[in-house]
Amino acid sequence: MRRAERRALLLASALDVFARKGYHATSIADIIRKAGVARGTFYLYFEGKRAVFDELLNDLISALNTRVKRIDPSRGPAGVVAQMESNVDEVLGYLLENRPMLRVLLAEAVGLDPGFDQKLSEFYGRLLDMIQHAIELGNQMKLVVKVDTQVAALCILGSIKEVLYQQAMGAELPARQVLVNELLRYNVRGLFVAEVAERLKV
Amino acid sequence: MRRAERRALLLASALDVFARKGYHATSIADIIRKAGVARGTFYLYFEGKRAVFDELLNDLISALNTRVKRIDPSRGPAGVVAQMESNVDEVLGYLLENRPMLRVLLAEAVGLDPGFDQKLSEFYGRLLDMIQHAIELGNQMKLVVKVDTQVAALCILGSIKEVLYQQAMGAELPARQVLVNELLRYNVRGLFVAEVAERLKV
Amino acid sequence: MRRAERRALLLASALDVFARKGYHATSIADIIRKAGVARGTFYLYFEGKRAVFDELLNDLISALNTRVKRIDPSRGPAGVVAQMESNVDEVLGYLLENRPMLRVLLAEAVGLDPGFDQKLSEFYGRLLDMIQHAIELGNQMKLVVKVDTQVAALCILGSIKEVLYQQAMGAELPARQVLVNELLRYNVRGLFVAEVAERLKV
Amino acid sequence: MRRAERRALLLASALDVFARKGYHATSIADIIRKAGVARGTFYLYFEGKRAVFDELLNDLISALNTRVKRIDPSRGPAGVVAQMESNVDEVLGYLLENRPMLRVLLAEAVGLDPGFDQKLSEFYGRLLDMIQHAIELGNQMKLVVKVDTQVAALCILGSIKEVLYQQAMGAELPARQVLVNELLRYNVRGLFVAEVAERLKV
DNA sequence: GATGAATGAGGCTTCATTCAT
DNA sequence: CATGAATGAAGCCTCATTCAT
Repeated sequence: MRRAERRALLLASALDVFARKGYHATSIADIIRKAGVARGTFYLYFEGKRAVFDELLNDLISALNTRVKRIDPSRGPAGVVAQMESNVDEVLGYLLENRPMLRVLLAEAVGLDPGFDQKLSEFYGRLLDMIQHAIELGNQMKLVVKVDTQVAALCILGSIKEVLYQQAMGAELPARQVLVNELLRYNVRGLFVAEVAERLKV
Repeated sequence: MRRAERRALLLASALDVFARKGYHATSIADIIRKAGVARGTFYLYFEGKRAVFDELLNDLISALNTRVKRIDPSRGPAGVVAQMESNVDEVLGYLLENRPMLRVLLAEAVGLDPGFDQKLSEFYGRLLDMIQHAIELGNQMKLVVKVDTQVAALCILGSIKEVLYQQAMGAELPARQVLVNELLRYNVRGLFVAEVAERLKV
Repeated sequence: MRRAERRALLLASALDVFARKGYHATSIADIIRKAGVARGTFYLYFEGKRAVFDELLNDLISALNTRVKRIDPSRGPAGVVAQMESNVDEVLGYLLENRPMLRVLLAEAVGLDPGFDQKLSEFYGRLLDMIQHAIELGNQMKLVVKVDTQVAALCILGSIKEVLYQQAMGAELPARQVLVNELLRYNVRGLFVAEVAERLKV
Repeated sequence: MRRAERRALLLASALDVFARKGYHATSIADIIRKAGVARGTFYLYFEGKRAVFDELLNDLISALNTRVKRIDPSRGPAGVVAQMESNVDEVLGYLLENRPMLRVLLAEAVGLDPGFDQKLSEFYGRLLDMIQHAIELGNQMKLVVKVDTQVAALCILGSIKEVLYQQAMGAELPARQVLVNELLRYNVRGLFVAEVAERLKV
């Protein structure tokens, strides 16, 4: 077995155990048992438990970063919505097919330690910047109403994260296509009938 | 010092340390040092580390449960919105003034272990039921458009949680009143100008 | 058992094992087995293996430092010789009755690591300074012939250390009184008959 | 590269690392890195870490054994002193030009384990026998005063070892020629002016 | 009740040695 | 012969929990 394969095997085993037992409850013993290698072998490839987890998280964040594209406004209103949909669809698609990754991102990596919190903060910070930027664009294009863009970006991110979090926690949710549609609809139009909302001056 | 005071002192000390260092990085030594009591004393009041955390989380969840009221539709559309606002305001108000609690709820308790995950799931499940119920009511009152109520409830919950999560992580956000207004506006009207959204058929 | 007694028990156990098995071959398990305490107890009193050894060596060096007195020349030639004898006698007396200490000093602590080498160097450096000083005094009093005082001090120290080293290694040597006498005689008069040495111009 | 060269390369690399880091702090990784060979290769030439060190020590002891000659009394008093000088000079010469060996002999090999202690004991035992034999000869020739020959031999050996030990530890000492002269002078005449020593009856 | 010394299970990491290629 | 990935025994240390005073 080549070096890269061994590494991948260990990463996969670690991901699996982390997702099932959580970071702290996972011991090196669990990982190597699952991978079927000796204790020392693990340390041939990783500095320790933290380092494997770190690598998993980095890989996950990279995968997501490549799946989220900046909104290009030049294609008009319909294009913007299509791009929003594409981003949401890509992220949900990737994470719903990598449940262990999903769980690591939304449950295990949260509040682990200052280092990981920092890493997550940077990742979410980048996403929030992109969302905020898109909202501002929409605003210039007269697509989007006047809002506090920072809070609005949080709302969008939060709605997506919560859908995924519930999935990670095992809730039974509609199919991915429905989730994407609803998320989009929700973020674009809100909940209330337009005229009612108008009348209520909310 | 009376029994109840000791207990409260230990709980407060534990909350403080848990919020700063996280559950696993917190040792009994940290808690008793902060409280100024002996090691054995801690075990006179609590079964162990898990039990203190459990109690803190229970208290927090109770506090939040009493602050969230079921929507009463009898007071008409404006009343519904006012009740929504009140709920959001209460929750934000409580948590923003109890930062350690906020951190425990949104960072430390997440992914801790199956037991706590279960507890969180139940709590969020109750909230989601209430939100979903409110959406259905709104739908019957012709206030709310036709949506997948389960996903919509997730979106609402997620938008609120994310705002709080960023606060817990130290982000600089607008004042509470702005947050409440924006959250409400967002959930009620969505982002897009009504006519645009209409035209785009989203 | 009081704190100080526990500590002393652990130190004594450690000394015994170090002397029998050597520093590296000694495990914490050996020390606590001998002391009859649990693993964690050891760490209540010492930071680790190195720390116990360090303390043993410090204690030993202190004990020896208090037993070696600077030579006071005011009491004349006979007094100087008496003081030399007293110093040698004290050191031999202490170490021959503390065989484990003897072994630690002359075998186990040698070449252990830079930190311990440094500590030994300082100790021997202090001794050598005192010896060198004494030789210079003797020279001024016309008791001692003209020599390289640094090398002469090394010779004196070396002769004493070697006698002790062989004891530590289990050699069968004469009684302490004989050792002291011979060491003194040797360092004062050398080996050769005076006239012969004179004639040979060595 | 031929087999013998590889072996020599490994021995030289090991000697270097042992002298710098000490036996226990030296890992096989250090040795093979220095030698530029693979891990398995090391074990083609030596049974293990202990075996290399053992061979180094054996070589060193052999080298010293060939450099120390038994005293031949037939050449008279001056001849005896000349032979003593020659022995000391050879040993100092060899070791001062092989600092790593010096360090291995006087620091690293001391107190390593019973096996090595035994080997050192035998080596020093042989030297002591030779020295003792020489003293007895000197005594018969009326060159040497009446002494406990065993202790006297220890003094001689100790004085030489201490000079070398301080060198190994990095002390700044006079040039080799001075060291040899002083050692000889010291062992032959002692420290005190002859008449003074006589008067003091030491 | 309160104390804090003692416990020992649990998990981490290193590194000398082996062995399939 | 040479290689270097794999092994696993050995030892270290922490910390939640207990219990005698």
